[in-house]
Amino acid sequence: MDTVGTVVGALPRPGLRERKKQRTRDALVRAALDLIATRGYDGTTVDDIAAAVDVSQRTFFRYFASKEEVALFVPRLAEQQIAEAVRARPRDEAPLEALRRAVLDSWDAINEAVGRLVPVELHMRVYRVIESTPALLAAHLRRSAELEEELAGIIAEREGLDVDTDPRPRILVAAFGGVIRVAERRWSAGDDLSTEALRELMRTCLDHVGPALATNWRTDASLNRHNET
Amino acid sequence: MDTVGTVVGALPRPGLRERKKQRTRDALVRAALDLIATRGYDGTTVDDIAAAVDVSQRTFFRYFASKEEVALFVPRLAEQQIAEAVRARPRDEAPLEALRRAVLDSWDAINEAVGRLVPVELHMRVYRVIESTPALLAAHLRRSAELEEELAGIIAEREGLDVDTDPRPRILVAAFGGVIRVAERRWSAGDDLSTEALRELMRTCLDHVGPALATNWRTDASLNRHNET
DNA sequence: GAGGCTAGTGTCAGCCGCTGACACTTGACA
DNA sequence: TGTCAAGTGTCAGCGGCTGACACTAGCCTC
Repeated sequence: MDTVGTVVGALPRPGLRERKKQRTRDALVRAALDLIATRGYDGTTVDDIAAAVDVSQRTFFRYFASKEEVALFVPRLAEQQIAEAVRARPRDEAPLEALRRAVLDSWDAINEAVGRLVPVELHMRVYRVIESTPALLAAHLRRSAELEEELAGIIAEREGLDVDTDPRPRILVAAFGGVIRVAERRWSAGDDLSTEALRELMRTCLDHVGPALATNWRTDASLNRHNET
Repeated sequence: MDTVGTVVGALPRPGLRERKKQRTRDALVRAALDLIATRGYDGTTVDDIAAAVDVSQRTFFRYFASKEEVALFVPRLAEQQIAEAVRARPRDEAPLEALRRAVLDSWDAINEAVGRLVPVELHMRVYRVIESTPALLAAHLRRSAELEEELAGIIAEREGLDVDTDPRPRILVAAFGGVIRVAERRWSAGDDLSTEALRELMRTCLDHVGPALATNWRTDASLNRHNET
């Protein structure tokens, strides 16, 4: 049971073997995103990816449960960062404000974390593929749903609520998640693929959350300035 | 170009051949849902479904593009009904109210349409499988996203807005869709699997949309009555 | 009612994603 | 240095899905 003792911790030194594994994993991600960005998702086989890193297909599947998982590796990174950022928000903030600031404030950290793995520009191109490939989009939405579940838990805990009896945390997070996806879609469909453009889109969309739910838009002049093409 | 003349219309008489096709399609759906409900999604192969209806696997794929498509056939029916119901709402209704009433009011129509195809109770059991099967849930979420896209278009048109420049229709629909999904999840996780229970859950959740986005829950006593276990 | 036309079907072969089993190599650690 | 386990490659195989081609059966005309 306890073969511990020599194992001091995970952080100090990754171990020679461990580093090799990490390199293989990174190489697989990079190769996969590269291929997917140029040949599309369906045009890229797992064999292609494995061959590009010179490992067997079997090995690929020991690192990633599915082809989708590599393709969505970067978004997954971002999700983790966001969840962490929400957890770190001061507890006296209103829930929606906490979510909003978590996303906008952790932007640089996300970009940096992503950039350590792959060129951000590459990720941008992959993102378009994700949005335009049904199977990938589906997987992405499911992962987003899981993130929402986690966020709902965090929010509920902050507010001292039971996430299973009070629907509000989940509802709030669902609305929030929906808005994020709208921003993602608009961004991936537009011309400016910079991360800054996406950040601004998210900011704008989040600013519309309240007003968009207002009872009557037609008599609400306060928002129409966003409408001048 | 015009071999018409004898073909009066599509409605009058479906044609002998056409009816056979319809029967095969229905039989495939029923067999699929039956198998999926009892053996689970992954435990059901396309060969099983095809064999149950005594057609070849190849024929199955001529009716449905994928195994997911049969499994999600009923939800797809419901989505179509909802989109139609939203289109039929009076244009002087506020957007959120139109969505809300479309869902709640078309409930019986949906149930009837579903019931014509499969026992509603069977659909209920399949729904649980959908929620608990990652691949199916992913596909379901993607379809929901497509419905949201359609609804956003309808809302934008009602309000005389351009769906590509004004983010509000999409945001509203995204929030709405998120709430619907919360209701679905709560329902499929609970004990009462009746359609009436789901309808009530949706009503309750929709009633929470506004308040859930309020700035501060902790000082908002008006909602806490939902909290007594 | 015989014939031709075409929509619909079955069969077959094959790709791709993914998995279990087993043998081999190579880093870790005594 | 030798032992052990972690990591990898190979192989065989299943299930989803598709293209090609031949066959059957409903439809329409004459």
